[in-house]
Amino acid sequence: MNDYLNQLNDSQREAVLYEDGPTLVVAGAGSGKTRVLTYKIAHLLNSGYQPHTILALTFTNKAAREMKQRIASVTDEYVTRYLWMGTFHSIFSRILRREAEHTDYAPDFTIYDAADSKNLVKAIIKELQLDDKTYRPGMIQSRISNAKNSLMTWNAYRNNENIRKYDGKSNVPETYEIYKRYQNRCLNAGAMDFDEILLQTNILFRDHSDVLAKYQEQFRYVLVDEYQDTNFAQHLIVKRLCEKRQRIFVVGDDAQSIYSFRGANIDNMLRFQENYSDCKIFKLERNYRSTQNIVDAANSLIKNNTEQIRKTVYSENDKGSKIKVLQSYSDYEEAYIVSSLIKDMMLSNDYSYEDFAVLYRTNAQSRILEEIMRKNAIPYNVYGSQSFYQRKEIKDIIAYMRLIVNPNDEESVKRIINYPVRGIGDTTVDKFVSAAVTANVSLWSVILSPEQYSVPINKGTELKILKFTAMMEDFQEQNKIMSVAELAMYVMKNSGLANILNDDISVEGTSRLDNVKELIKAMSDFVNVRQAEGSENISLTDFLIEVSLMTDQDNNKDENTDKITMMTVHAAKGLEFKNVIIVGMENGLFPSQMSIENPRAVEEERRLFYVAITRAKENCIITYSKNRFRNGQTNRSTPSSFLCDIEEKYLNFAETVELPTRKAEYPERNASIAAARRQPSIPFTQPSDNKNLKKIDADTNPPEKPTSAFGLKAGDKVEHYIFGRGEILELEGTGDNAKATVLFDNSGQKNLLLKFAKLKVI
DNA sequence: TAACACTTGTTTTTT
DNA sequence: ACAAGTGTTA
Repeated sequence: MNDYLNQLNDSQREAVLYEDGPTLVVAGAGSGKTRVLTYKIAHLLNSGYQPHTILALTFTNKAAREMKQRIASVTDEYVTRYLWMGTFHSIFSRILRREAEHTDYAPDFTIYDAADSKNLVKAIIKELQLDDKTYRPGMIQSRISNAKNSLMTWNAYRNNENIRKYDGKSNVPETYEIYKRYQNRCLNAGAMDFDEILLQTNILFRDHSDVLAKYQEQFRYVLVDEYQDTNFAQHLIVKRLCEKRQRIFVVGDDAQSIYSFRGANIDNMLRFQENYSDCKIFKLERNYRSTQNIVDAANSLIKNNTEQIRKTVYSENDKGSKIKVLQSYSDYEEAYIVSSLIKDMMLSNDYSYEDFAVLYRTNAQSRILEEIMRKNAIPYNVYGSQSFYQRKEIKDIIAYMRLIVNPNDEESVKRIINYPVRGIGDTTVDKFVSAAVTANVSLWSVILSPEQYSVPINKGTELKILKFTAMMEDFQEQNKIMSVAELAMYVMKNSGLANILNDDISVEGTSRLDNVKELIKAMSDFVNVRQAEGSENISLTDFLIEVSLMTDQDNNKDENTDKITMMTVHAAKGLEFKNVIIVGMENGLFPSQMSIENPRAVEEERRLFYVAITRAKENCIITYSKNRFRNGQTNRSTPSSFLCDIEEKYLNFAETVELPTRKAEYPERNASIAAARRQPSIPFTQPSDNKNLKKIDADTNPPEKPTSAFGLKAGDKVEHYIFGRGEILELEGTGDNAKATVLFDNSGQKNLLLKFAKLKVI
């Protein structure tokens, strides 16, 4: 039983055994992070912690599931059933449902996915008669998301001077109004987006100390996986829960933080010590996965980043061979090289297909690779294109199911009120929507009684509406007596969806039908599994919660067959393969064009490259092409400057490779200048949470980091690595917006963002 | 309202 | 190249 301790190395074991306070485990790539987390939980169980007192937060359902299985194999299976283990979103939506009476939402709230919330943003932009070229829905959506991740409600957003100023400069001064309406619409629809789940949890814990105390009491140990990818809202939830006992155990690798565009904040990890004063830090530095050459090459790459926790990852495996770098003339030839390489390696080394992964920066690159693999009869699985639950036919039926549980769900109403066609067109829907907005009620309320909200409709339309609402009410009745799968079939048949699918005899049509069948099977599986576990949560609501928080990662392709893997580098995080081929290693692609203006973004791209390399156990091969077809054009491309970041001794350039001009065209050099001139991407400062523990929103400006954090004042003589020496004339702004006007001896007067300028006092 | 031609914008995406 | 969205017809 206690044998598991012998399966750990010294630092792993120390981390597992240390129980006296906050613990940060800095786990290098391949250093046994999951193993430590698993055994930590097993150890807690063995030392007397009841399973339901342990809260373990992961980032994917898949990770949670796998960890549960591993714990079950070390302890008892029934014990793991009562562990609180899952993603932030699934755990806290569960808690929010349970504590619904203390929130503004009903227990059956709907979860809007990214597409739903984008549609809503789009609709609001249209209603406000704003130009959607200026107010790009995706951009507005991510601003709202960022605000929520920083725990900023629309009111705080409106009152924040920095943000308003920034929005003004970006020509989108009405963003706060969109946010306000968006928020209101979600509330009326009884729907939360992903970010709202975390925001509402924070509000719940802020305003209801008794509720917070209850969970503080229950969760005696809190563990977080992939801590480098948590955002501010998540950090604060965890911090609140651990406030009393300080039994927190987090694991992460700052070098693998690659989701900042989703709000992940690496500072959570870098500043763990400040947030948890008596914390103990363990470093796992021995890599068990890769050859020495791969680990050393990856180390030499990541050394080029400025912000990181110092650690020395090493391997005691074989030395291994150097990273091969191959050049091609076209993307077509590149794919061809990859396919023949795989064949060669299989012949000479006795590898199977499943030992290979081809990793790329963007999904768009998969197409040509697929084509060539097919031609050369190499079996493959492509991950991460369109996820099952994003498919139209699935979303349609799910929309009906969502409406049954919560008819106020505006996005679902709009999706299916005229699908299948029942003569309720856009004009009618628009009338209903604007009446709902005016009366500040849900769309459904207006649909139920149009005359009450004085919506002018003719008799014909009225009849069609009545038929629709009657149908939905029938579905709601059926939900009381049918299982989830039965109901889905009933809905398919009676809504007319089944007819549409059955009539479509095209290839795509039959595959859509298959998908729906698969969904219905997933529904009965869901019920069966839950019942086998002794769980009573088998209602439609329970299924929808599960579905809305499920992703592509959770849908395993046919993993039993021998195929190579093709996926983006993001999707490959946490996985490992004997042989990894990284393709498209070119400037503008990897690092992405979008990032090269911003040094922080370039660092993230470099971490992404680090992730890619460290997936490899035995061999890593990198390819780039001199020409690449992109966006309808063939363009010349140059090998990525990241190649220069890896020490040459770890690389093996094929003869054809023309070395990139080493260090000459370093993107950051030029980029820093550009960045200094530009505004930072988003001026959301992460509020320092000590002040915010009591009041996260308060409709005021979140506290700023003082300018002095940069340790500069007017009059200081400074040095800049491009502009040389100069004197600070003036400082303005705070936090990430802090700027300095500097008079340089040789370069004249410049206005620099301190965040990027890295001025040295002399 | 459905079918069509034309314009537009194309990173990554755990939940 | 291609998908998604917009505008124009019947």
